[in-house]
Amino acid sequence: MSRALEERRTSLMELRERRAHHGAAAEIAYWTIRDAIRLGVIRPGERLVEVELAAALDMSRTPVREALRRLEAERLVENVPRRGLVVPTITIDDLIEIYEIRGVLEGLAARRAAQRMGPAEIDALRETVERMERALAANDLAALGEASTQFHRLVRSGSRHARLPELISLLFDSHRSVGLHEFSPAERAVAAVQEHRAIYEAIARRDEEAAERLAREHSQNALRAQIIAHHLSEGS
Amino acid sequence: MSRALEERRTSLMELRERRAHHGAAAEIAYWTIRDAIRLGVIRPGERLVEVELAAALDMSRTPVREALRRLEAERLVENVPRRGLVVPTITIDDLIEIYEIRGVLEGLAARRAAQRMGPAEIDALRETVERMERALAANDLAALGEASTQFHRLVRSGSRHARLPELISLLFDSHRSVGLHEFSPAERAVAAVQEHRAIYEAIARRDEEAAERLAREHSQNALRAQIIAHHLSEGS
DNA sequence: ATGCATGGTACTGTATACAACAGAGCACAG
DNA sequence: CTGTGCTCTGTTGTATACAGTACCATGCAT
Repeated sequence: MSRALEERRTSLMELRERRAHHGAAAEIAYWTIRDAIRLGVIRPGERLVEVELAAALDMSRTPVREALRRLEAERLVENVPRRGLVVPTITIDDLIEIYEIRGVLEGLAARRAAQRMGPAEIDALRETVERMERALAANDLAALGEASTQFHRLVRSGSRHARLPELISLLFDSHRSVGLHEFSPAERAVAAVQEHRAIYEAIARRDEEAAERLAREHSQNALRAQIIAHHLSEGS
Repeated sequence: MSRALEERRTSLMELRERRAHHGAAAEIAYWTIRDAIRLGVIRPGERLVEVELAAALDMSRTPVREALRRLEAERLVENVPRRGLVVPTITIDDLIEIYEIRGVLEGLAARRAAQRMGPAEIDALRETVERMERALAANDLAALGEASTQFHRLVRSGSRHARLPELISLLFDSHRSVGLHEFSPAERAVAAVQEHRAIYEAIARRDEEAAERLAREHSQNALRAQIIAHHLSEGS
């Protein structure tokens, strides 16, 4: 038992190092625990005990509590009545909900981006699509994922919304398995890249309607890939 | 100075009483401060000082801090670098953003409600619309607002989403002035009631497309009324 | 008068101590 | 053997003490 705790302690300390954090202990606690959940160091269903975390992070309970309250507000951890704080387990229904909401939000972002992006931003978007296409040709899934993330970031930032990007991240980061397997079967990767290009083209020709519709469909398609992957991983 | 503090103290204590809160001090702090912001007891721009609030609520700083972190995560208060926690002031652009996002979310809720609501729920929705119509005829704005809130609550709950209602409230409750003046010029009240009926009818005939479109348009129209009111109140 | 240093003050951030409570194991009675 | 209650322990909730920091005002020098 103490062995497992010791392991977690070193894991958390490593995460803590990885990010070059500015002094505040509460901030360190927040990002470290957050990373630990997203990277699976702390797994769904596991309990989060304040003293343990505090010991692992080498600080008192106070900043840990603060971090936990924040994570709770963001639904990254859940306070189950007589069990304390746990990392929530995700269901297929949760995935469907998340992608559905994400779809309308990304749709809105794409619409606004089509209206508001400047020529330089549209250029950057095109380059990102081309980067995706090259990554696909090279069969480099890591680069593909990164370019895709970049693409969505550009669109969201092009929407000129303050809240929208934040809200989308809130959903997207709400559980470890969201966003995994985005390009998992090879045909999905091909389709996904085509979808990104289509969204880019709609934005480039200032076609709000199409941009919104395509972004929304893209989210639905990503959901389908996700569900298949989820089924497979559950079934194993 | 101490006079003003004393006044705030009694205001907060009154709010605290009003809600019959379950023991937890942090919970009490959260809801009381939240109410205080939404009701304007604490106004936009005002600073929130931990010791003051703790004194006013008759508890230590610890639960107050916890409540503040939660409110911060929900963007009800903002941590301005060298000024501490303040209640954010809302701009017209903020209003536009909020209503825009709210529009797509309510649109999604209405679409799902059209698919998923049971006959009993649709009946309840019809009754609520009729209640709105009676309130409008009687020129009872309070009843109108209440029925409208109920209408939206029914739709969101009928969407069978766990996250959607929560997310919408998050936006809606994000600032005091959001949702104010929903029915302020009389012609807006008339139009709003008609819009609610149209949404109800779309849901009743299971027309997802129309339900989504109408809900979204409804949000846009509410925004316009809101902006006019905002202008007037700023201009005074 | 203006710029700069220096103390004081008003906060926030963190640690620690203590209280309350719920759950697990154990003893004891039936 | 089983059920009931009791202590002991693990964990959270709250209070308080202490440290550090940034702002402000006052005084001094130029």
